[in-house]
Amino acid sequence: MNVYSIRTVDFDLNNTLSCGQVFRWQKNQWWTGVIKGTLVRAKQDGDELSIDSSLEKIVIQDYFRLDDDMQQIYSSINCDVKIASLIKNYRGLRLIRQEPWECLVSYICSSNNTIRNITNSIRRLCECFGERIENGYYSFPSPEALSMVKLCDMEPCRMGFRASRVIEIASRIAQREFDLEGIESLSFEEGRRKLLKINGVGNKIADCVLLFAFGKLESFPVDTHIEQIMGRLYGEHIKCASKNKKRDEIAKFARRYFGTYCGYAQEYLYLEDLGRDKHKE
DNA sequence: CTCCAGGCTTACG
DNA sequence: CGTAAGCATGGA
Repeated sequence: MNVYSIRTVDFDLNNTLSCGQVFRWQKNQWWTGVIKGTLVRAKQDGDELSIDSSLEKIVIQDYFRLDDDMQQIYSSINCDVKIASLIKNYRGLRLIRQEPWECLVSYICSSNNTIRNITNSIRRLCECFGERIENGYYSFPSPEALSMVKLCDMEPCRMGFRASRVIEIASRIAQREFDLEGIESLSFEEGRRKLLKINGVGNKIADCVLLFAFGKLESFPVDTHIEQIMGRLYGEHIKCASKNKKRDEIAKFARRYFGTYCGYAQEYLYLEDLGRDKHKE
């Protein structure tokens, strides 16, 4: 038991953890998750964030991006009444600074998949190949661990055609053939170019990793949901390009329209659609 | 049964 | 160049 509290401004734990950017947090009395192989429990009362973990406070602050100046970010992306309404409804939603490897694997699994299936696959991946922490929680398996896994032993994770892609990049990273962490220091465009070399990573997944793991806030991942939302809200601004090019056009428009923090705008737009459908448990 | 889900790769014009 | 089928799996 190692509880401490953090005073926060413009932070909402529930919005942050239930908006679909992370797949491993669960809510009971406390939110429970794993950061850097360490169990973390979190809950919020007003502006007070309570943490139960052996991790240092600075690690938690970094993970939840508590140093982001939301006033500045809000005023930067607040371009019209539509986005203003989303900011009002979901105020305090933060991007999370995910660990790159877990983020990459999670989003490789997201390809042509449902959030429910992704969550189940990632949980089973940790149960099968991660290290046990305590009462049913596991660390996320390292590239080294997953590089040793035979494809047929991955079958219980039910990842389908994505399993071989995960093993492939795990091996490349384990053998120092691919430097994932090094992308941190690259620009958005350079990092994107590098991520696109990974088998199973295209524009959308690269943009997710750049935004969620490497904090490139100018990234604007366009998936089927964002495509629909942007069509509804900003269709008149977007050229009717061919099916494949359309998502590029949307991302380009968003960067121009919302500016350098458009990644934050993307998160608020995405939560809008979660509320409309029945994705939530 | 068919269609689709936080797409990507490959094959074919 | 551009477009379209194929991919594992599970739920509606």
